[in-house]
Amino acid sequence: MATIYEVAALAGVSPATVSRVFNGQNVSAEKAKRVREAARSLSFTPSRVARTLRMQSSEVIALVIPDIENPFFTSMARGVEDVAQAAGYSVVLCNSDEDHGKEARYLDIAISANMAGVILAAAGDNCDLSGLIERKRPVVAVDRSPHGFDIDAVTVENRAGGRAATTALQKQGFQRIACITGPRDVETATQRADGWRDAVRPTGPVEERYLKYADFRVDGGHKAMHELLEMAEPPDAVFVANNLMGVGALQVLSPRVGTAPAMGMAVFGDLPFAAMAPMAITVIPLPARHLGVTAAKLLLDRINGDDQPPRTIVLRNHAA
Amino acid sequence: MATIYEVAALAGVSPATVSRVFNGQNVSAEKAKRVREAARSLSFTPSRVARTLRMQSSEVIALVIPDIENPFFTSMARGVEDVAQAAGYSVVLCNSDEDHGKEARYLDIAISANMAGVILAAAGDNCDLSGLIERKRPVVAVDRSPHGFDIDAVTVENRAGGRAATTALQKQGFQRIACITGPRDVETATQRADGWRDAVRPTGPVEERYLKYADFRVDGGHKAMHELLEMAEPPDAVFVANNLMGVGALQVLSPRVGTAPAMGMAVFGDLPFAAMAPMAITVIPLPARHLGVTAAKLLLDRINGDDQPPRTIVLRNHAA
DNA sequence: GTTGACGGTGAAATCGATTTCTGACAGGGT
DNA sequence: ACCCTGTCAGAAATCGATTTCACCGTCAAC
Repeated sequence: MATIYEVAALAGVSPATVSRVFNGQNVSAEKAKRVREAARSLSFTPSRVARTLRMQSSEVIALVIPDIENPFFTSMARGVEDVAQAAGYSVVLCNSDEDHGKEARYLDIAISANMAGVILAAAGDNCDLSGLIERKRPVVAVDRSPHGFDIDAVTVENRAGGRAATTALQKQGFQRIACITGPRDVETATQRADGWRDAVRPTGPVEERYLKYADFRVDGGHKAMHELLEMAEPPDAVFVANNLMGVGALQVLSPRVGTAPAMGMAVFGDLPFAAMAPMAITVIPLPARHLGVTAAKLLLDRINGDDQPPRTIVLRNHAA
Repeated sequence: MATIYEVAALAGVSPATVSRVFNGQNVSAEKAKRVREAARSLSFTPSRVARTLRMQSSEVIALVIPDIENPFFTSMARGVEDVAQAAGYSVVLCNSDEDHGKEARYLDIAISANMAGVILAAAGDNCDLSGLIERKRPVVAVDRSPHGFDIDAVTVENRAGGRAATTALQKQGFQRIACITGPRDVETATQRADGWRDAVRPTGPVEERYLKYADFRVDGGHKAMHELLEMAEPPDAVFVANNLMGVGALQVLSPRVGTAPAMGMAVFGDLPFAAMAPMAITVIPLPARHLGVTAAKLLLDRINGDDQPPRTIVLRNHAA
């Protein structure tokens, strides 16, 4: 593993000069040429580790997401990547798997690897960003914004979207609308459920037994849907608060199409590779990619020294 | 950002002692306690960068995949992660986006960041691993194995799977079976097409016009399916060589169900969130997660000094 | 002809850990 | 009393870049 010293020795110059060649500083044409040749012949790759240690920062940003198997987050990741790459930054993806421990470990790595910044879709409301903040590493929250830290955030209109989805079901004539949402300690889950309550309240008492807290995953949606169907008086429609649980619910409902009374269904967030469901579904589209793009721009601004007070950007739930 | 020196000063010991405390070496109980307290009160996080520079390796492994939006690869990633985490390694995901340039950049980062190893699902057959190999960094190829480098690889039975899928269609009575496969420079694409040829040949001349090379993505499958349907004598069934193109083909075929003559369809790899297609589809299941698990184990072995000759492990296409 | 500015260069300090080397000291065996 | 072994701990070297500082020429200005 060739080092800058070996290159310097071969080219007959000092290490400082080699460094200058690679960082575009003034070096005489002739020495620059010798250095480049030496570097090539040794297949020299400058050590990012040494560079990062000296510079106290690297051109890598961490994107921490709770579920790498959810197309919503991967689509967001693509948005982040495109912006970051264009600005010369690399993105490393960290999958926290909805696990606070893993998440904390990745945040630790971001700190101790001197990463330039972090974009975080937190596993829960209570995550500890104090380490990053103390060290003045920029953090942008996306999709979900953690409690207790005043940082940049990019979110969507969760409550309004939940309301809109439920209202759409009402307009279709459904009377007993249930709601399957995510974990209680995740902001997007409670806000979307609040939207459901908003829409249901004017039509009568809010039936909390029609509200199921699940885990934002396929199996959770599956299980919750089953529970709803097994109730004494089952709902006639359901608002599902994210895409994967929507898939889970569909797995339950699809086989019943034609045999059981039709159920209404609305989903918050685009169904993955959809267009194949055997029933009409109301979808509140989610600008996943755009969330990523916006968060990445925000983060890059901070990295470049922008220090205005933290902003929260709320995107509309329009299709991109 | 507290350093080991500040901790040492506060605890009244030398930096060496602080290091020893955190690395489980012999230190008197009393000094160890002082060090821990000092570390806590300064919220000290040891710099991975400095550590990595000195140790010449880190506990991070890179997983480079060509398409983060393909559930096959994310499922594989989960397998890798689970094994790596259990062994104390962190995984960073790098999305090469089927782009050789980005891929090369990520491999460079793996080298210059002193990562412990790389698991690579290459964007194409011709990727340059010489940098990693020269520096003796372990690399494991997964799903696809690059040409010209003798390294560990974990693959599936592509040709046999392609043959099985096509044969299944024949057994269902289809006569003119087309094939939609991936790029010419991707091994899995050509091997699966070879399997198709194997099955078709005994029944008559291999109609190469029924073979479409696409890009392993939804849109590519969509476009290829369209082209097939517009032929003078369209096929009556299609074998699609990966999951996403299968989705694309389905997008074309689904609306025709009931109106046009039934088409047969077989797909190599599990359809994402499937079970919702309006037609029978033969699926050759792909042990995505298991691929990841196996690759990770192989890589960990290498990292731990195993230096037997490179192995290629071929997994069966059984459901996990 | 002196002064100043400026481009080019190398020596050496620096980033923050780990690790070798070395010495101090305690305890056990003869 | 002496030697040997072993534990504990600090000083200093090390990893490989970047960057400051100092110095040397050269050239233009006055």
